[in-house]
Amino acid sequence: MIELDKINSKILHELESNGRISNTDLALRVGLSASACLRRVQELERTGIISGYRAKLDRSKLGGNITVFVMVGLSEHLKKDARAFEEAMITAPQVRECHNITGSVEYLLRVEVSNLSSYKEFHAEVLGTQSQVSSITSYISLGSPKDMRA
Amino acid sequence: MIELDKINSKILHELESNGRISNTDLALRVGLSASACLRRVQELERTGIISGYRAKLDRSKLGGNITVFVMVGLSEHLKKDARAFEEAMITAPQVRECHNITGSVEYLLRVEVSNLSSYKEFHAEVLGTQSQVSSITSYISLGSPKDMRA
DNA sequence: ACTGAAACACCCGTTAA
DNA sequence: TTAACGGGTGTTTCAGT
Repeated sequence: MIELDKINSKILHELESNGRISNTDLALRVGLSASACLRRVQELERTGIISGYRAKLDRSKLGGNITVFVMVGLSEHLKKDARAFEEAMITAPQVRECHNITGSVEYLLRVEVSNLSSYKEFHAEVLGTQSQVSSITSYISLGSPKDMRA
Repeated sequence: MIELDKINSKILHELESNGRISNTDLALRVGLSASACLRRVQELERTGIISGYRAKLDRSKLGGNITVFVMVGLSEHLKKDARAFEEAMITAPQVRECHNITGSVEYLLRVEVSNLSSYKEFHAEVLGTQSQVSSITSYISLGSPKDMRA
């Protein structure tokens, strides 16, 4: 847990809304010289507060319109089994989120596919090939009254 | 809905995992010249398929932000009860996402709070005051091996 | 402040309708 | 022949020291 001053908060706020802003522009906006600003950004990256950058895509323009939440239980609770499962989820493009959770099952996935047969394929080819998976429960999203994803 | 060729898919895939890759490196990875690659990226931005770029922040390092997924079942399945519940979720600032799902329960929530006592308060004051709520199951997030939220 | 590298605008060559 | 697309070049701007 790290303490942030006002300038670092501003830096994070700017980078959150525009991850491709140039260091020069960012420095202007937060009121620092370019070099001082760069040092802060690199420090934030080094400490992992900024854990990466990514493009935000509009998936409704790409045909990925069905969202399914999947609860996954593992039969083995060894670290290597968990790692293997996580690796498979990271690799699978249909998996948008993979959360390790407390409770009766180990993982909650958010899966996005273009239609139900694609989901069936994901179910069989991705989840079905993981030997350590002991339970799968799928919840198809019927809509999202609220969605404030960052 | 827009048709993507193989190269554009590759570009999107790269930018999704590394939104700050240089155009030069991106061009190398997708097998184009820098200028051709830049044209494609700008076209993707112009058409809105790429709707922005953002830094991914690790909120756990910024003051103990806790994410809880909550499955909520309703006792009444009337439209007005569902509406009332959804209204309450929209109003509650702790609720980041509220999804209506198929299956044994009606809703899946993503709740973000600063600590467990805040969650307890949410549980009691927000969920506990909704008379139509018949079941609440909380899953605390222990971490997210993958999180590609848009 | 300085240097190498990247972004960007511009022009040319090729191909296919 | 012209529209679409990839490649190359020069100038401006940036990142990093």
